[in-house]
Amino acid sequence: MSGRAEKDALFEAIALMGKAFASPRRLELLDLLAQAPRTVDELAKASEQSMANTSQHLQALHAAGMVTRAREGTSVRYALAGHEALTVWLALRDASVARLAEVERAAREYLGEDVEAIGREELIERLRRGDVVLVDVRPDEEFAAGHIDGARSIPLDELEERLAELPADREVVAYCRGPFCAYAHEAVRQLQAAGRTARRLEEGWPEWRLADQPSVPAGVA
Amino acid sequence: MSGRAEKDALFEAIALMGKAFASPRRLELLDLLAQAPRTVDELAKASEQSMANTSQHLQALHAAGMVTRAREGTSVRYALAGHEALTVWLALRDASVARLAEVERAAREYLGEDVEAIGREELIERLRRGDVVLVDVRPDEEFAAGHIDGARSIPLDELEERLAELPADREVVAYCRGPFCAYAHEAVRQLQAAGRTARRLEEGWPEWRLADQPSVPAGVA
DNA sequence: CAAGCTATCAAGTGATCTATTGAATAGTCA
DNA sequence: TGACTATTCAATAGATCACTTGATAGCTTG
Repeated sequence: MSGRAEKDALFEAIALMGKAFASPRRLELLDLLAQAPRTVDELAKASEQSMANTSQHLQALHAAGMVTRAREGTSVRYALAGHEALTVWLALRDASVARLAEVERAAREYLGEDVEAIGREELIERLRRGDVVLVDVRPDEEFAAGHIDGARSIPLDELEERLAELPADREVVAYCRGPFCAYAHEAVRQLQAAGRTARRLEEGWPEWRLADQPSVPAGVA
Repeated sequence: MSGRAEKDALFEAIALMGKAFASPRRLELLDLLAQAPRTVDELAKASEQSMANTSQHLQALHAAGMVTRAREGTSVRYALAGHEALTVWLALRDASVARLAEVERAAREYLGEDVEAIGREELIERLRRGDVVLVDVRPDEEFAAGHIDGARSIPLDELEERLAELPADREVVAYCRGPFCAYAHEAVRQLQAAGRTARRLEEGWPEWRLADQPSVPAGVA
């Protein structure tokens, strides 16, 4: 029969990955990496922490098997390790919203007033009919790293000046990093203030990709 | 625009749930609860740790929204909190097997020599044809708390003496708690030693239930 | 090959986490 | 009511973790 020592070793090994999710800083890094691979420097800036600290957390994530690293000339680019890493992160995030009132509250606090959303099924149907314009309001690099098939890129901070690019007679659907990302909310508010009909996609790029929906580049990592 | 403080609060709140997965003891408790709700006392015995320690970990899990508690006379029964908790735990477990060589190694070490397995699809087809006998080799209470529709219960430690209950002319499929559970492996070895044709189901009860397959009691929590 | 980045390492400190022990509480049963 | 059981609380020591600072190593460019 199998003994205690072996069982302990097994759970110990799994807990090594579990520890990766125990720090808010690391979760933020995971959230950023879910959009696109990035260098240490970019991640440090985006998460507003010191380079050394970022590097250490990334090494912890690497040891936990959650990210891959690749040297690129003078810098090092980190990326989420396979779909498993994304799966776990999204599962944890969704569970925390569902079960922890505090997360829900913090999310509402962060996102501001809710704007009307559209689900995946309906969007697909409307896209098929050519009925809506789909706009990716994330930064350029993230769009470049991957986006929903058929979306056009207008980063949030250019939205106001590029309003004319959007046909006035069609509804606009904006999406961004995911349900906790404020960009799409803000985009919809701006669009509505400009007299357009607009909604946000209730999910973001990582969820879309993980669901194996039509994407650019095609195919899932 | 949304600020750093709000974002920090959000990730902090999610990390509260993440911390639940950072300790091997807690993971073991989650793994046990994935089979059936249990009292503190039962959990302490099953995981071979002190009552006080078990209680504390359970409280940590409770604070993280991973388990529910219910008073039952003199004792307190804990259960996994909804399908979200199970989803996250299974996602983490699977990711750790996929990405951490050490987990895979520890699992092989614990399980002993691998025995031939059968997948979900094939089992369903064979069950439909009435071609196999499906045996649940977990302890009675776990079978009682929920099992695959059509399975019969023969706890592993009764298997040898109850061999006669199994028709000799049909293949036997054994399943237990999941891919890390040694019971089904051991059952298949015993059955083969007794001259039967036997395989193990490559998943366990929690995976089956989460996939919304025919179960008793019907319907998922 | 030297200068200038980017990333990592090493060490130190304060904070947090874990398991243990012994005491306290809630519920049951005679 | 009082004894008993199951669970939780409180206090503690040891271990681990997080973040900072200052030094080091790898790569590219002139």
